[in-house]
Amino acid sequence: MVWHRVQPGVRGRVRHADDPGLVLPDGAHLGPVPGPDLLAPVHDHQRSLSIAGAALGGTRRLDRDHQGGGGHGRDPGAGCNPHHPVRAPHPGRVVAARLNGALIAPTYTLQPMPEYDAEYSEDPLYVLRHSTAHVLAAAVTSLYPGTKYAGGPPVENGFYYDFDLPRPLGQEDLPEIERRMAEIVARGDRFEQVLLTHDEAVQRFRELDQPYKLHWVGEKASDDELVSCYRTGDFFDLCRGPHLASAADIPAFKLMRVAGAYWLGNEHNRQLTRIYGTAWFSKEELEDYLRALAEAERRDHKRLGRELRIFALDDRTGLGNVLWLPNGATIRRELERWIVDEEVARGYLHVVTPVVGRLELYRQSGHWERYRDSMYPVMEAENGEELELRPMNCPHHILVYQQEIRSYRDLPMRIAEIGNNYRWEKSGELMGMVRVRSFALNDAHIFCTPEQLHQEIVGAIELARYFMCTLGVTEYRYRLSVRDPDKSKYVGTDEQWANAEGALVGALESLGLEYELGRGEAAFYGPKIDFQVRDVQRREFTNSTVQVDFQMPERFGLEYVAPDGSRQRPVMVHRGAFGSMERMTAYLIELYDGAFPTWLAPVQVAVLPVTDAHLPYAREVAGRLRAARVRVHLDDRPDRVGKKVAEARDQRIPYLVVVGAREVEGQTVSVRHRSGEQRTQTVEEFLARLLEEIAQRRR
RNA sequence: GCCGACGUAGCUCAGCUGGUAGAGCUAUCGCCUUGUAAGCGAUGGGUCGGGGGUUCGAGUCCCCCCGUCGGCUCCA
Repeated sequence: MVWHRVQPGVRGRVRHADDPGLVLPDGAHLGPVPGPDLLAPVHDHQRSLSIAGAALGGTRRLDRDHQGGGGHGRDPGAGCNPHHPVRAPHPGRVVAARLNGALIAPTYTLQPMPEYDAEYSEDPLYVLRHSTAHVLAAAVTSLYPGTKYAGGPPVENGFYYDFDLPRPLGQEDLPEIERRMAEIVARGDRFEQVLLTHDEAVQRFRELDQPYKLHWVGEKASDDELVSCYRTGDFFDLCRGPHLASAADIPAFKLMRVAGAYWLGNEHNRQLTRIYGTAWFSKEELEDYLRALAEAERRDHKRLGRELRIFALDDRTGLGNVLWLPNGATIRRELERWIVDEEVARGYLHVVTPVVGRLELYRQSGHWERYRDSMYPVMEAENGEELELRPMNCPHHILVYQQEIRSYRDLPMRIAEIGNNYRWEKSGELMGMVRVRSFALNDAHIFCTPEQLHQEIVGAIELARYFMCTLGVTEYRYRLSVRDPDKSKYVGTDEQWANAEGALVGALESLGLEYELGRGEAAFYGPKIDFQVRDVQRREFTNSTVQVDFQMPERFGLEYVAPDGSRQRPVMVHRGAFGSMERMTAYLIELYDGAFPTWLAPVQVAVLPVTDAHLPYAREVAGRLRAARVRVHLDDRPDRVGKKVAEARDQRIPYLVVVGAREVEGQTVSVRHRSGEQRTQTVEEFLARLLEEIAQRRR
């Protein structure tokens, strides 16, 4: 669950997926923290500041966008050219992974990751937020005696702190907590580091009756290491730091919301009350951030999806089942045509298989054993046959493979389908079109020889990159998702896993791609490369994926006939170059702010007659465009042109064609692009340019 | 599933401490005949998410469900 950002030349950092950011001290890092205490505060709007309790060698400056940034680079990998879809792999550039601060050669062995990276904690914004989290805890513990505090790290846009409270806490309690925090800030309580021996620390937290802190002291520290703690007024916390010198150095903060969070991220543990907040180096930045949140809300795919009539959710379909409205279905149809054409051009064989299978099929694949809780309830027929809505396509594609004896000459065999899958996601996990219970996966399974594996992985990555590039998706990163140390969650031998991981790393490296490590993010049957994107609210999720699998071929006894006539076992690559249609569409809605490129726009041209008198000519123009397969809307309402323009703008229609007396006279059209650009031209000129733009899938 | 917030017309929302629902947009119909960011009028539209309860009286208070949103967990 620990990701390591791998980007040579860039400050590395470790994130803990379920507790991102600065977490409680890891044993390996505990001990005396060197450096001067309590430097004088020197912060300003340039965002440099001094930090107490850490050796930073003076002040540091930070440049980052208001979204917190970090992590996502722009346009990973060069050479994006959507107009030359089938490309040769570009020359490789070997990039080493960074583990535990050391560079790892391509033939690395995976080691346990630290939870924590010192560099990470020195980021001034994170220090500010970490310190604000302490102020929050100080306020909560003073307001609600008996509170047990668990942990409170900075996170991307702020911080949180988890509490076990004597009484339930709600949103309405936040203002009072904020007031108490403001008092602490006004008083200027100092952050003082206190170093204790292990026994002293245990003693101290026993006295304070803080079982969660005792857990960390006991878990993480050994006898001969000093334990770092911080005192802020009356509040005393186990913490490695570093911190601001004083609470007075917190210029702007705000508590955002209350949520539940399980102790240690385990749903079988007690659920604690988590309070989220944000903190900034100025009131202006805080306000900018809140404005950005409001803007993100306007771009949210759930909101735009309704406003632009792209999709709808209706309880009556069962939760998490999307209704694709005509506009959305148009976008999806264009995407699918493009995907299928491109895949066929790259040697994929598209198939159509059923959305149900016998339960036995999923027993054999291993999915039933592992995922039955998130599979739809079994349908049992009168004759005892048990059918299941398929949660993924692999078993069906394996059956396609098995319809004939396959020769090495048939390999690689790339079986693809845009097929519906059904998963019984927990109700609280559903989210617009991003997390649903039925979805169409742009899925494929490549059956190949071990020797072909490398090239097939490379090809799958390049296809995904081509799709992203054409769509203008530039902000994503590659995550190599591998096993975590608890191997019981996975099937297969160590050797198989090593081979599979090696193949993925080799492909990434030959493409010169930078990646991060996703420990514990592997599928149960093998490791994978995930393409991580972020939605408009900066939440990260997986769109594309490439997975290596030695297990399914064994479970299903797959074979091919080798040149020497022997029977050999193929390797499988599972890949979703595009992710699901639902998730990708949701992502694109937000990426484009609803203004889809012309080739995808549900309505490409709106024809707006100035008065009823010009309706016949408007019909003629619309008809000529339609004849060329352009998606046209003729607005024949008796309204002002201004109003029609305003509505067309709201609908993000790329081109508005206004026709009035002048156009009828000159047999022209007045074309207004949604960017505001306007020109008068003949229908032929307009149509030619339009068709070219569509054909090239220009954005 | 768990924690928190929310749920009033198709959409966006108003409705103070309980006294049997309102606006704008949309839709329909009519007038206007319009030149690139919103012309005018009329009409229609809600068992206030559902079910219980308290009360003379519940959109408003209490309980239980359902759903949405934000987190947590999960994500083949």
